[in-house]
Amino acid sequence: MLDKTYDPKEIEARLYPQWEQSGAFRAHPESPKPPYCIVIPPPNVTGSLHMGHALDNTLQDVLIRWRRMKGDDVLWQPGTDHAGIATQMVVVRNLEQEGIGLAVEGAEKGDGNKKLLNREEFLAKVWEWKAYSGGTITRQLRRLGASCDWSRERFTMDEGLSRAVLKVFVDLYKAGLIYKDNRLVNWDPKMLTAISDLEVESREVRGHLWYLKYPIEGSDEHIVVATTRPETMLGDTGVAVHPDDPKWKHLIGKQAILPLVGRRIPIVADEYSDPEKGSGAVKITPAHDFNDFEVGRRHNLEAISVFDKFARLNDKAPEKYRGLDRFDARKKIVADMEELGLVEKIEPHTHAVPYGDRGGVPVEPFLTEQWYADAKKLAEAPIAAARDGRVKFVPERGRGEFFRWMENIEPWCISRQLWWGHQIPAWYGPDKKIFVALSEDEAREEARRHYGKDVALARDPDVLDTWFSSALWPFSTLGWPDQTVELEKYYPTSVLVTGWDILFFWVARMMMMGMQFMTEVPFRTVYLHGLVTDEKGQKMSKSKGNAMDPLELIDKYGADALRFTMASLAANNAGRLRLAPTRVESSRNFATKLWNATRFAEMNGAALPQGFVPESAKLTVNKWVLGELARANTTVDKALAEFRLNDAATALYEFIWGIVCDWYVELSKPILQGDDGPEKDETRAVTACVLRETVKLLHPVMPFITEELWDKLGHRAGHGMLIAQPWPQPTPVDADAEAEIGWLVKLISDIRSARAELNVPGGAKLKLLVVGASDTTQKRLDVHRAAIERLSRVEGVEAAAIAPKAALQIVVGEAAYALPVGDVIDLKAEGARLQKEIKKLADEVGKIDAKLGNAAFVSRAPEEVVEEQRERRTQAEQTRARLSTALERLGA
RNA sequence: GGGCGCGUAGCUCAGCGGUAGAGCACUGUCUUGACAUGGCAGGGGUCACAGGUUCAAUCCCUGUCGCGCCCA
Repeated sequence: MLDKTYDPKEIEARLYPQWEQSGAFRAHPESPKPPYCIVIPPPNVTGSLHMGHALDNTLQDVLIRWRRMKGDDVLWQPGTDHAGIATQMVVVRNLEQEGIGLAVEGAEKGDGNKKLLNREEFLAKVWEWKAYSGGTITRQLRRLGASCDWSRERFTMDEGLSRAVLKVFVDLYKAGLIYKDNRLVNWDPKMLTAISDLEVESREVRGHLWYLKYPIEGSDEHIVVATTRPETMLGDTGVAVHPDDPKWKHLIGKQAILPLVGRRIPIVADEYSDPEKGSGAVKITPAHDFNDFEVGRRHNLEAISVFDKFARLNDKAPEKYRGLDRFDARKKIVADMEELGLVEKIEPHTHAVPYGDRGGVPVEPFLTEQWYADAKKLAEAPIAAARDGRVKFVPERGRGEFFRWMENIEPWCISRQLWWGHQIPAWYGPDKKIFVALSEDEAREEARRHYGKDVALARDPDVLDTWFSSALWPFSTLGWPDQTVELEKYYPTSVLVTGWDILFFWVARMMMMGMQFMTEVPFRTVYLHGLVTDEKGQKMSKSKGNAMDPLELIDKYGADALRFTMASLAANNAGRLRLAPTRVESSRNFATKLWNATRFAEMNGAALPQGFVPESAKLTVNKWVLGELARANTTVDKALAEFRLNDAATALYEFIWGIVCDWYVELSKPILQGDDGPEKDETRAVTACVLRETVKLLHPVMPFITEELWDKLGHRAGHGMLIAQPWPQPTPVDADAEAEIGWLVKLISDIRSARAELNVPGGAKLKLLVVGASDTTQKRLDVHRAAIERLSRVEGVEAAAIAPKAALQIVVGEAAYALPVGDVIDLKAEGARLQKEIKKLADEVGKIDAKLGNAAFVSRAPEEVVEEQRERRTQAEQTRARLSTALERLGA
């Protein structure tokens, strides 16, 4: 006997290892079954599961489990990435607490007593940390129920994937698609590394707009520039004004004298300046601003970098400012300018400041030499593939976003000044000549050929952007550069499931690398979902304190409840998925409901006889519920095929709760609890059959409870675990049964409503008198008499020529039904109730008449629509007439 | 500033040319042998606003307002 409530904890802990040990998660590249493959978006190896992961992986697991049951050879390829900056940052922070620092340039300026680790020592610490915390996220994915093929788990830094990275780098370099360049990068002065455009987030900051006066050479005049960053003025090499700006255009071609520095800087005409903004004149600092860099390039202005890598003023700045931090320098420079009388005014000003999303400090545009991938070239094939539909986007508008990004793509800075990551396979000769090779030996060999002798080579100290290795994920995890059977079978993968926020970061780059090295898209479909936020639509974050922990929710409500909630949420075509904790609670209640329906079945001897065929069912309720099951089956299949997981979840909920629990269980009670015989046998069999198929249909979304019920229902012994069962096929729907049960449900509901509205005590058993029933209805009343009596709390169903006076009356179809109540109820109230019903119907008839009276409607609307309106009018009018008769009887 | 999306019940959201839906919350009622993590019944909506197309608009088009995301 099942317990009264479902206890997920024990069951989840027990079932997951059984699945894993059964081999159900494993892919079978050697099998003739068609492949279905998803590569997991690799989470950070030292991270932990957050709501975004819970959503993303639930969606993947639903698809995976569904396709597995559908008979595909499924590979869900798991793994993690090394998350260069994030991981290095965590380890550095941990080390700092032990008083240990990194032996990087400038570090000695800190605490002199600090122990400093060299690169090798530090990397040993990172691997230690990885060994310590690296299993967390994969353990958490298991808690969620993720059915990945763990035997194939990969890590971006493991041997095979590192080999792929090397080969890709070398090949792209040799193809001219990777090169070194000196240009502005986003520099994180805290992490001391370049980061990509995408790792920069702009934050609204309340700052100031400083209006600075620059004297014009050989005149008393000043030009006023407005800036949010006065400290960069030390690197100014020009002032730009709009060519048509009446205020300033007379100064074009003149020279300004840069205060504090004394440099002569030209005033140039450039449409970049907006006469409406600030003073209309813009100081140009090509080495410290991306726009200024472009302006500077157009006018041949020098780029003078005045910061060092810590964003402190360097020796290009006047002596008194050297060594100052950028924000200290700002204060001092403003003060000095004020003293010189060169500050016209200061306005409060809110503007966007770029922050490094990891380091959390403002990013500095910084002129350095870095490695770049030629993204523009690499984007060509992906754009073509997206254009001709080789890759599809769900929702469709993802494609537009993809184009927008890919068609305006900038060179991709792939080098990072970090230690944790794939070190760039480039070696420098004594004259800085670059040798890019798969190994140091090869580089040495090339150098020897070049120089004609052995020379000392120095390896580039930088590592590659983590996304560089992640971009290879769809084929590197399958064994590339080796030609493996996995690669042959599973590439291109079937679908990639990820959030909108990762479209450019990752999807775009996988497309580039996939097309370049596999000459084929990495996935057929990109399924994009929104970002999980709290119920107010706020992004969840630890600092805001509004983060929901999926593990806590799993502990409290069970993994299935969380998964069901995630699936229900997934349709939102906006960018946000607001999650209220009550949603998870109601999903848990749903699990309990199914559990108890099964408990009911068990208590009533539901069992499948050998060789039972559902098509043999004779009772209407049974035929009906099997039809509803088939409908649910069809809906779920269709919804999953179209990535509308919320529709699948809704269909399952409505079927299980609204059909099975609310009606089938109730309608079958009189049979199951009545006399033994073929009717009871059939109902027991159908109940068991419906539950058996139901747990299959629900399994992809709620794997744990369904697996447990599958066992409790007795199927595991003979067929093995549910996870490996074949997916159900919908059977035909019996339309007659559907009509009949539809009628029955309406009759019972109407009686219940009338009773409740008139406050008839629940315990009062009334007689049901039927007036004007057709033969069909009479037959139906006989068949379902027990159910009607039980569910609408009546005793005795009899035909009558005319309704008695003191009675509740309802109309269903052609017949009227009277429930004599004597003096139990207020007849006035019943009169009011009937009048309300009558008015509602009369209003409807009126509305339809207005339509049908419109000649344009009748002549132009499709025939079936007009016919439908006529039909509805007839129905409403007939019911209205019968209710009027009932009302008259009441007053009689 | 540009692009995309969203404004539907108190809240969170489905729906999308022809009867306005769900979950939660709310009200009333019921501990009857599956389930109170529940049953039964009920209240609650000018589908943001203004125009247009159409026989017919919550749905399509245009504009306005509000909100969000991405890009500059």
